[in-house]
Amino acid sequence: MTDSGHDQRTETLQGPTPSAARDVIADGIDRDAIVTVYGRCTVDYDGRASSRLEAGDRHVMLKPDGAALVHTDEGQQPVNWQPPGCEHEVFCADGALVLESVRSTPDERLCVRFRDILQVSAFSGSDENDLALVGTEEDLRQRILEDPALLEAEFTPLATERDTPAGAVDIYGEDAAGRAVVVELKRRRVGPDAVGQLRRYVDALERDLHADAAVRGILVAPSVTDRASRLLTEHGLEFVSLEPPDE
Amino acid sequence: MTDSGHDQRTETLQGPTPSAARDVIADGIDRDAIVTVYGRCTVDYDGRASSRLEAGDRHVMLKPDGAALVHTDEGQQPVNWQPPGCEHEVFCADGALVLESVRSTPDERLCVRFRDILQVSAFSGSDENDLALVGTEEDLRQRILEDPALLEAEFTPLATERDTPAGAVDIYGEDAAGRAVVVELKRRRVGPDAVGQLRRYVDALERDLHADAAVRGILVAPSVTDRASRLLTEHGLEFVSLEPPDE
DNA sequence: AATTGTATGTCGAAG
DNA sequence: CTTCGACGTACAATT
Repeated sequence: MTDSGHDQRTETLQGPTPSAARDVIADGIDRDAIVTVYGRCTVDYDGRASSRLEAGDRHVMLKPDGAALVHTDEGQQPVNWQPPGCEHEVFCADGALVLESVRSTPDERLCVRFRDILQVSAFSGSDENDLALVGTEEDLRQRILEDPALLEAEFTPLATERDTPAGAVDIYGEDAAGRAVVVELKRRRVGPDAVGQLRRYVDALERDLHADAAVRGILVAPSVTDRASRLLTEHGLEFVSLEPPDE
Repeated sequence: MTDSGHDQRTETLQGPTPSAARDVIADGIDRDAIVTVYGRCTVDYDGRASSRLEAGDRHVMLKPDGAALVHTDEGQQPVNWQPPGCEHEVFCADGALVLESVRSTPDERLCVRFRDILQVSAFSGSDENDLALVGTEEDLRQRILEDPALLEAEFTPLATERDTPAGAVDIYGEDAAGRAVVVELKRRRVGPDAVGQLRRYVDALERDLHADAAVRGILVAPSVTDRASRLLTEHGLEFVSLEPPDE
């Protein structure tokens, strides 16, 4: 029933007894392996909300950082989960295998009870490399700082992350006429929330500078929704269409 | 090397050749199984953004609905993924196993190339049961409709989901003095975005009713952040602390 | 630990 | 199909 990978980096049981499964899982957790269990189970969650999932075949993954994931055959999201930082426990109760992942602040508990275990695996690997991602809001900011004319002719950036009572402004600068400009960046199409954010920055800055001249607010994004567009007009704010660089 | 589960619901290979892995994976995709591959791989993504992940040991899951997930040993979120609706492909190139998941609108491609395959599995199961979740915003609304006094004495609900130009209001009603009241519900602690939403509803309704009397806006949530609290005061809005029912 | 803002957010419902 | 708001959002940065 036991089958070890060619270099001991995997340990797998097919159709094991609950106690055999428990031993491999406990050892896997101990060795900081990724543990997976596939089989027929019920799932209970209690914490910020509560849920119950009746019996069905699911794939459960326990990570060494304390995360737990319960996946069905549908959806990108797990049907139940637990964030990193949990304590995983495994035991047998009434002859059934039980997995529990618990955390505090807030108190949350995830409990998976198997009535049928089809397969158990423990994967011990290593992964030193981080994800390199491009096309983010930071990339968009770089693009504008390198070529401020993209925003408008004679725009001059003066600061990034400039602090205001309403939070930090993405880009702060002045236009050809020397008026203060607040720029809010979004890497994708935006809704009303971004307009509200920009509005608060502009208000805060006008109070901060206690100047008579109005502060201009410019929202930079690939596009805006209709409702957001109307809000922009209502609040006297502007919009410039720009996308993050391709690479 | 091959090991079938006791009732053919699982098929697993340990340390297979790329072509043997390809055959099991292709068959699993064909049979609408959940397919998992664990091994040393590089991952490339290109679509809304772009990313590259250099070689490391990861767990890849392909779901029959078209979702793809690449998990490292850390985090609740996959390091790379593809949403449901993709087409999975598997093939060998230069003697290496390659998985590709592609979709359109938007065009996105995820490509995983294995230089070492430690284990391949295909899980054919069934899951008829849906998740039963309690403690949601809907539960909070029910609670208030059943006992409006929780909000304030002599509050009378008149409608739920009442339409305004700014969107649908959670609960619309009137107070002891007959003034219109807009109630915005949040199941957990809220920030400035919720205040902006409520403010837009109140504005829209005041215009809609073209009445002289101001419309009251009440935010109902377990608690608010500092900044949101200040915004509420600024905008003449109110706050009532209420939590969703426990069960 | 609490707060804030971003996300390849994901998801579901409605137009 | 797009648009919109909710989510046990997760996550990182910052206080």
